[in-house]
Amino acid sequence: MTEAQLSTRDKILHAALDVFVSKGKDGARMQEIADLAGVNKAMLFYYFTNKDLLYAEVFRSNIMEMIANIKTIIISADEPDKKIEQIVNAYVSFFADHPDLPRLILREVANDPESVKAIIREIKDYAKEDIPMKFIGLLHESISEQNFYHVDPKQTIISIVGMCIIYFIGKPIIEVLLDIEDVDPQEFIEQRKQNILFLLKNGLLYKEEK
Amino acid sequence: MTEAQLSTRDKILHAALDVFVSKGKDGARMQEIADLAGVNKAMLFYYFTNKDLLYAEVFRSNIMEMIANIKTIIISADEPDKKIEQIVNAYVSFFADHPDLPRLILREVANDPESVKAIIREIKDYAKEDIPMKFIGLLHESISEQNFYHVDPKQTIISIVGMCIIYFIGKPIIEVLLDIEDVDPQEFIEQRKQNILFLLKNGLLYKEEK
DNA sequence: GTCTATAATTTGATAGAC
DNA sequence: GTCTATCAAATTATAGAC
Repeated sequence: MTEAQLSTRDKILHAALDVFVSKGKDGARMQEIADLAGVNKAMLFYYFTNKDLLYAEVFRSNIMEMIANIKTIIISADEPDKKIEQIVNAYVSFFADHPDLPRLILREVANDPESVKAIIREIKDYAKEDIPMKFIGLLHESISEQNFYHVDPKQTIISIVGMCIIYFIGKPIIEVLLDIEDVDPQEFIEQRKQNILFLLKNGLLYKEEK
Repeated sequence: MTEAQLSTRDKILHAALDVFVSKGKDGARMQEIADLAGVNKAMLFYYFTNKDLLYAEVFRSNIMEMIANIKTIIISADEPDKKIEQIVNAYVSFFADHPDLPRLILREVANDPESVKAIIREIKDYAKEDIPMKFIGLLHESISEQNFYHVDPKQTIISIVGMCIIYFIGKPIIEVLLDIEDVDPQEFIEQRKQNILFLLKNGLLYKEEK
């Protein structure tokens, strides 16, 4: 389905994500969203009542999609120590495909941390599996049953997410600071995965077993 | 010097940082900044001409302060492998003391990546030492002269920054997702440092030498 | 469902007195 | 340097025809 064949509602949602991400909720203009979507401005109010509700819908639908994706990754991963590799791979690839999402989310965290907390709580309640806890369980298992060091799985999750996400939210700064503006992003992202996995595997596993 | 004793100009600057961080440039209201600073709104225009210039001044002065701090840390650190520990320690502590800065910066990256690039370029030109390159040199030395694995120092820097910064920019999400709302932040931050250092030292250094 | 025209409001910015 | 009063512009939102 091409963009032109989408329903008016979906055209608006797509355009709104674009504009909200680059301009923020307050900086975004309803007219600009309408123009980008190729629909009349009044349509935005017809479908979403007002700007706040349009924003809420964009935020919610996108964060849900992200959670669903991550859930699939974590649930489908197979052997314990192979899982970390699959998760990092899928996680980085996902952000490479959707570089807008981390920015949208972090913007909203700064804008209104309480509303973000409420949404996350809702998602946790709604989801049958608690993804982070599942992942923590997985790390715990690995730690006690396998040749992993004893580290706090929660801290490790934060470290993993930080390493996977930082390039996508800080790209412009990183490119200038590290002089990599001419490097092929695709290749750089591939190396990112390797570096993260190297640090994790090497850092978490006992060396005698290698 | 208490807040009340500050010059009108500085009162405005402090209040503006607060409001810009939580509301963003577009969401911030000049009136709100004036109220928080305890000065008349007209004073903002008297000292800073308009909103854009006030924002630019807030952004620039704060990013400069941050760079200056990090520079001090990196330059003053001593032995190569002790340096990583000092850097991570100081970096995390700095963000713990100034949790607003990462958000201010990442917001501006999303809003106007080109202007951020320009500012970073300026700072690079202005600074006598190129901090990241100095750090890269340091890692390179360590890699060739010491018992470090051969990894790309640029990737490693990104990993370190990501691990150090993510907790502060994603705090509300992390707290809910990992069920740590009741944990003492101070203690958690201390554990964060330990986890980062464990992963780095364990991940980067050959194990035979331990 | 879609459009045009317009109302209502917010808010950045200035003029001018002190 | 500081304040009050006010303007001008921008922008969300609605009314009402088709």
